[in-house]
Formats: sequence, structure tokens, C-alpha cells
Amino acid sequence: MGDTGAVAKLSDVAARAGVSVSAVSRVLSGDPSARLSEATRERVRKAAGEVGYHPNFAGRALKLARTDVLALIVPDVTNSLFAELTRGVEDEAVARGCVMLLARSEDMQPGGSLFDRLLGEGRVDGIVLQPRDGTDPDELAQSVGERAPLVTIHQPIPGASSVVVPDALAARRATEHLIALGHRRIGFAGGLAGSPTARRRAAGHLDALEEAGLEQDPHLVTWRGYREQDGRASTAELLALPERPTAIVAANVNAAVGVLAQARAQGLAVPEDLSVVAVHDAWTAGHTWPPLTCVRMPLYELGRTAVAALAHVIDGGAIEHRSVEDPEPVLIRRESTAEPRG
Amino acid sequence: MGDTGAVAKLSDVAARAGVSVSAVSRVLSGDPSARLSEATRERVRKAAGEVGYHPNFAGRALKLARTDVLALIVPDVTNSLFAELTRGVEDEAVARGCVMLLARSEDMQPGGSLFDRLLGEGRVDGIVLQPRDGTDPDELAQSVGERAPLVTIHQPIPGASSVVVPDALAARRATEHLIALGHRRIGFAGGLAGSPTARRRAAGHLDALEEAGLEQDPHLVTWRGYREQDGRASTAELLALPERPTAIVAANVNAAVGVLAQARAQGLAVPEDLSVVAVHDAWTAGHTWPPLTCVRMPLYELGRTAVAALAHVIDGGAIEHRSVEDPEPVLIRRESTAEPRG
DNA sequence: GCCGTTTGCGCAAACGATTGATCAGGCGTT
DNA sequence: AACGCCTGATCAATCGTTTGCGCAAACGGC
Repeated sequence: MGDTGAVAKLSDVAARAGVSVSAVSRVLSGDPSARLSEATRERVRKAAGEVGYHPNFAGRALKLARTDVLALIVPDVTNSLFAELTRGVEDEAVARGCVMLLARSEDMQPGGSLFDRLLGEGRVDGIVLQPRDGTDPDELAQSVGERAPLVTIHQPIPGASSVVVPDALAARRATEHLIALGHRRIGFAGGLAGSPTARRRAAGHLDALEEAGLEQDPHLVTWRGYREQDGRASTAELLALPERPTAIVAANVNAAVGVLAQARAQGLAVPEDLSVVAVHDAWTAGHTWPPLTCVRMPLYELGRTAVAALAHVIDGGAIEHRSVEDPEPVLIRRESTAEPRG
Repeated sequence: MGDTGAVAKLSDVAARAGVSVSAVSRVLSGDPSARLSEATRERVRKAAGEVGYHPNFAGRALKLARTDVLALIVPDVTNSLFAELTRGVEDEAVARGCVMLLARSEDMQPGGSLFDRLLGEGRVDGIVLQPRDGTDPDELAQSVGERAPLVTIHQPIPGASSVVVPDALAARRATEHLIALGHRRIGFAGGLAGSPTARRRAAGHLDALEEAGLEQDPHLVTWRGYREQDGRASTAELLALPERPTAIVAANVNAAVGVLAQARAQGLAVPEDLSVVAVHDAWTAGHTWPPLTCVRMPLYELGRTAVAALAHVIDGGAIEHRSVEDPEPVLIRRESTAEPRG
């Protein structure tokens, strides 16, 4: 395609089309205020195609002080929970002409080098960040300072935009499902007590109980965390109660996997002896045994919204806090829930 | 930290230290051939620290024609199989002073925009690519052309370096394990017939059978693919045989999950009625029911080696094809394998 | 046929960092 | 006293792109 081995630049196109570099730049960038004859435009486009021209990233970024790169930083890139979020972020980024840079937040200790590398060096225009669970919002806010367009996910921090999903409503739907099946004693395997999402989900769970006029035994609510082993621990705790719950709401799919494992380890059949429903959904939920009943959250839309919010900040807009309400959390009935044993 | 809201540049540091821009550049880049007094160096370093200087990425990239960014392109970033690979790539990239750009290969159809975006625009110095299963090597090679430092993983293509893991040996270890347990009729749930890794693994499996003097019934080898549903299909096929296998080697963890699901669906208990062992290992393998016996592959080292190979190409080295032999594939015994039912 | 306006395009100055070339002194040598 | 050399630091060109401004030619109205 190209004539030489070297990468074509603006001046190559200009030479081939017999016009100046600036003319080429204007044609190719589609500058509407540029006054260029259609004949010239056509010649330039043809020449650009012939030499396989692509604008040099560095030159452009230097001049425009903008890279069109957005970073998405999540605790663990390979966690299936982030699949949809990642797709949403990428789709919206591409729709806005940006490239997405995916990074793990492991190397993200306050003062860590990743932030400096990305923002300090001007590698990215902005960051969508999902803080690791247990991160102190104030500490993080201080570490970020004012220096960067930033949107956090799930956990608002001072001085930055944020986007959340309706955690309370989702947990409420999960609990309502169990109540509708006839369960009366329902355990809650929650996230860390310090986690905002965990608090919201617990609140939604309790709301549903209250609305149904059911007991709110504090022993039935645990705060172990979102990991598989946390789900295990929560379940062990709940099943050790003098009066066992007949169902458990897990605040997260990974924790739910732990709930299933622990139930099995204690010889309980799911859903016959214990119903399990998880907040969140992911492809892994269909591969567990039994497949998990879940409340699907709008994570794809969360990703898209986060990028939109980020773009807003980059364009000089004010900080804002959004919640993704559409589509609503919806229950995906699989095989881990059933009526309590007579 | 910084004095003003704006990002500090070289000239700011120079002004503060009372020296020229070039002096600052030389001090900060640690140029050994630079003749600068220790006093000046110290003043420059102090000034740089005070204003919180970070070299502007675009300016540097433009001048050096190098971005120190490496792209890792995998079929699906959220697949747990890529967790270790990703860590290996990132660790080695960081060790070499590079940033890793993680991307999905979905948008990677030949002629697709991602390649152009990354390489044509000079956003990355090179690419580590794991082609989607079923990709035609020649087509891909043609699409890439000579235009970029590229290292492929698992699947060599013409004109680019490649790194593989000992697939045959891993499959052999899996099959040997089953033979040692006493199995004589062993099914193989393989990848697509067109996939090089699948062929290598199947060959290793057959080698083990041959060495043990066991039958090599072609009906016991299937070629459905690496996905969960492929494992299901393979299993259905194998279990429909007049003489059922007592064990199945799954060519991949995801396929193995499908094997487990299908076995259960047909009322078979694992490992009592059917033993299952998977090539590859991933954290998900410990979360299935029962937890999967696996052959662990050196995927972390694969990632590191791939980046090393890429760096070699970028530095002008010759194309080369490596195999990661250390550490060797090793069997991780979990609960999905047992002696065949007497 | 003269003047003001529009059209079509090129010149040149940034953007920030790197680096070969250059320059001003101080010192030792002849 | 004139010379060359080494040290310490600056000058200026360069990477590829964008964009405000200037300049000619064409055009229209009187």
C-alpha cells in the first residue's frame, strides 16, 4: 500500500498531492472553516489513501495537548464482573473517538507510580477509576488532588465526579424474590462494612424485609467482603446461627460462589436446603452449580455513563454525581432459588 | 506540591534552577556523556522535585519516535485464562520501563481500525497478540504486513516472532495422570481442528496413550473448541459412544467447565463416574464443582518471554520463535479425578 | 475599469523534549 | 604571551501536527 517502508507523514501527502502541508491537515481534519476547493480536497484524500497516511499520534498530541486516550482502572482486570463494565467503557470511548487504556489498580497505591505515569506525563486525558474495596476516599482524593479529570465508579470521592448503580434497589429485588418464594428467615452475605456499595445493598435488603413485615435480626447480616472466601466465611457464620436462615442474599457474584461452596461443604443442597441469590450478574453465574439466580445490574450502561461523565469533565464541565437508573436492576431466575422446604 | 495549577515543563525547572533547558534535560535523563557540575545537577534535581516535574509524554515521544507503550491484545480481556499472562506481560513491561496497553482483539478483524489506530498512528512501539481461535495465520500475517514489531502467542504466523508453551507435554501429563489412576478408555475434548494449540495438545494426549500401549480410538477425540459450550458438546458426543470413556481430558479450563456441566446434566458424578482433567489452570478451576484437576502451564513466564521477544524485535533483532520450557507443565491435583469405578 | 469582497492556498510559529554543535573561560604548556 | 585543551553550560535544529494570519487571484457591482 505505502510506497516506502517508512510511515507516511503529512509532508509526504502534501508532496504527492502538490499542495502545502497545512492544506492537507485541514482537508484531513475536516476543518469546516477551511476554504479549499473540492478538487484539491479530492486530490489530497486520494494521495493520503495512496500512501496510507495516518496522523502521527505524538505530533498531534503535542500540538493539541490532548491524547484521546482514556484510562480505565479496575481492581482486577480479569474479574468477570468487569466484563460488561469494560465493554461499556470501551464502546463509549470508541464512539467518542478515544482509545481505552486498561490498567489494574494494584499498582495504584497513593503516590504510586501509575497515576504519575498516566496523568503526570500526560499519557491520558482522564481516568475512570473503580477504587479497590476498602480504599479510603479522602486519602484517594488527596492523592489525586485537582490535577486530573477523574470519574470514580461505585464509590464517590471528594473533588471528582462519580457514577453509581442502584445498589439498594438491586438488593431489594433480590430479597423480594426470596420473600415471594415464601422465605421468612433470610441471611445477608454482605461486603465490607466500610464499603459504600455494601452499605447501600444492605439497606435495600432491610427495606424489603421491613416492607414485608419480617424480622430484622442483626445476626442475619454479615460484613465479610466481596471475595469468594468472604462468601464462605459469611455463610459459615450464618449457618452457625441457632436458627438457620433458609435463604441467603449474596452482595456480589464472587461472594455467592463462596456461599455455594460453603453450603455444599456443610452438606446443604442448593436450592432445596438453602436458596441463594446474588446481586450483580456475570457470565460466571451461569456456570456455577447450581447456576445462580442473580439481579442483573446495568453495568454496561454504567461504563458508558462513566465515560460520558468523564468527557464532560474534560470539556470543562462541572463535577457531577450520577446514578444509572435505566435499565432497572432485574432478577435473572436460574436454579439456585426455590421455595423453602415445607 | 507544584507551584501553579499548570503542569510543570522542562523550561519551568530550568528557570527555577537558573540553568538552560538542555542542562535540565541532560541531568534528568542521566546522560553520562553530559559534562555538568555536581552542584548544578543537585540544583536541577531539587528544582524538578519542587515543581513536581514529569516529562511530557507527547514531546518525548515525538522527538524520540518511541512511546514506551506496548499493547497486549487478547481475545477476551476478562477471561480468567489471561490473568497470569497479563501479569507476566505487565511485569516485564514495567521492568523495561514500558506501559502496557491492554486491548481486546474483537475489534481486530483484518483491516479493522484497532491495528491502524495503534500502529499506524504510532501509539505503541509493538504488539503482543494472541489471535482469536480460528484466525487464519496467513490472512493475519498479510493484514499486519511488515509494518510493526509483533509477537504472537500460542500461534506462530509468518513474518513475526512467536512464543508458545509446551502444549503437547501438558496434555501428555494430563493423560498420564489418568492412566496412572487406572483409566483405560480416555476421551479428549479438544479445541478446533484448525487450531495449532489444539493439534499439539491432541498429539501429546495420543503420545501418552501410545506409550502406555492403549487403544487410540479416533471416536474418543473431539474437536469442538475451547469454549464452555464446546466442552459440553464434546462431552455429549463422547458419552453417546457405545463404550463410554471413564475419563476426559479437556484441552482448556473453559471447555472443562462445560464437560462438568454436561456430565452432571447426564446424571454422571464427577469423579466417581467420570474423571476430568484440564490443560491450563486458572483461579476459576478451584471454584468449579468439583474443583478441577489441572495441568498448570507457565503462562506468567509466557507473558514475560513474549515481552522480551518483542523488545528484541523493537531493538532491531531478528524474528525468532521461542517456547517457554521453564517451569515445566505440572499437574495440580484437585477433586475431579479419581480411580475408575471398579 | 476601479475597489471591496470572497475564494484558495501557503508561511511560519507554536507544542515540549532531545542532542549535536558551539562558546566562554580557566588552566597548563611551550 | 600565544596556543591548545578541558570543563561547564547554552544555542538552535528537529520530531509531525495544527492554526492564525497573510497574500494573491478571481469575482461582482458600480
